[in-house]
Amino acid sequence: MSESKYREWILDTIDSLRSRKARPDLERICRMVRRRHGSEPDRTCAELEKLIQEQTVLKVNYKGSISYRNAAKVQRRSRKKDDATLSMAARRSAVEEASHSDLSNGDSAFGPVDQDEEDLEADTSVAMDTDSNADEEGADESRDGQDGPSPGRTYEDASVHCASVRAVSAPCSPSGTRPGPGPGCSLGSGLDCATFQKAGERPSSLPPSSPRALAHNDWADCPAERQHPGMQREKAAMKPAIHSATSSPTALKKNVKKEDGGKVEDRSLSSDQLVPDYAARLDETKTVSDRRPQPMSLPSENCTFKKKLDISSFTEAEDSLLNGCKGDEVSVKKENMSQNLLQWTVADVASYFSAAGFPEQAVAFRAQEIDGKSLLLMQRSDVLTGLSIRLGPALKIYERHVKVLQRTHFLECEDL
DNA sequence: AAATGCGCACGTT
DNA sequence: AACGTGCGCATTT
Repeated sequence: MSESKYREWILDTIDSLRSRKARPDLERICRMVRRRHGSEPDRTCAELEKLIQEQTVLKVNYKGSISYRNAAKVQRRSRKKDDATLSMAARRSAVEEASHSDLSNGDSAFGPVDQDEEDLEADTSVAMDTDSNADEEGADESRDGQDGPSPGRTYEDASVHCASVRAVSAPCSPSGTRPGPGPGCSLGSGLDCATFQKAGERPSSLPPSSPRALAHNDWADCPAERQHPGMQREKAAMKPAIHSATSSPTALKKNVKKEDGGKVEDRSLSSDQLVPDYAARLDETKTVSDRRPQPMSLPSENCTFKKKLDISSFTEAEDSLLNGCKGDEVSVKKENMSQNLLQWTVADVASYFSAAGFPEQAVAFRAQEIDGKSLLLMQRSDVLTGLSIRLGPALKIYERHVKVLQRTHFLECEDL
């Protein structure tokens, strides 16, 4: 409960700041929430982190500083040709929110994920970073290495950079969870968050993490870690390095086959400058090891396969089906997926859809308390009319995600 | 002093 | 040209 309350407060605050033309940064958000509702900054910060993980709120680096965006109001640019239509439809459906009027935007500042998954085609390198400077502000420790204001940052390493940069993103954790410094979330700490982006400006791509991981990890513990759930398309982000480390070979494969062909660099996704914390986590070196730890909160076993799930299942299974491939190796991973699907929590489902590019609709899934099991039971009509979401996105969600996940799940069951 | 309002320059589509 | 963003400064509470 409090959770949703905070979601509303924070989202309203971000909207208010935006309408006032003030940067919605951590300090202002915390201050306004405290003033309006009496919540302490630390708590607000923690809740904000949580929302970031769920992608209800997007953390972006805009013009050198961190900003937060109401994901529901962000409209990703119409990415490609045909999407225009779709996007329109999708665009303003504000599910519950409110609504102001401005959502569309494009600033580079955010670009959340794209919605269409399928078209990743082209982009190989998407890097769009908007601002050039990424600076950093306070990032004390975080900034290490290279960054500097050097103008010449290249994108390529972004991935690397990011990693290095921060591990800290979790600025606010109340308890000071992880990183030593743990300033707590005081407003000041907000800086941490920012840190990383400077690295490359480019946002690193989205991580492939699993939805549940995110969800679970109570931000409380480790806050910032990754923020977003497994999203499909963005696999690119993870470069090989990671996978290897990670353990899920499968994931790699996919990437490899699809994009990696050559370089991989990291294309990061589309997002412009999302500032994913998780990025940090990808440290190169430890990447591997690090990444998984996070999910500590999960039930033990899940962790393991959870990961697989994320990447592989989402991506692969889904993609393959979508694309029509038969997916050989896919089958393997599928197993996990089906099982996992049953274990998805409401937060996992919401994270999945947010990551899939439907943040606004993800809210509706959450509102209806759709967890993995419920998702498996959903029928077309449920998705189109039961969630009160716009028809355009609903159709895409059903055809591309719900149906695919269900099919994959049941196919596996049969096999098993 | 803090919260707001908002013109205007910037960077994107 | 149209828009989102947010700085910097004016105004209100």
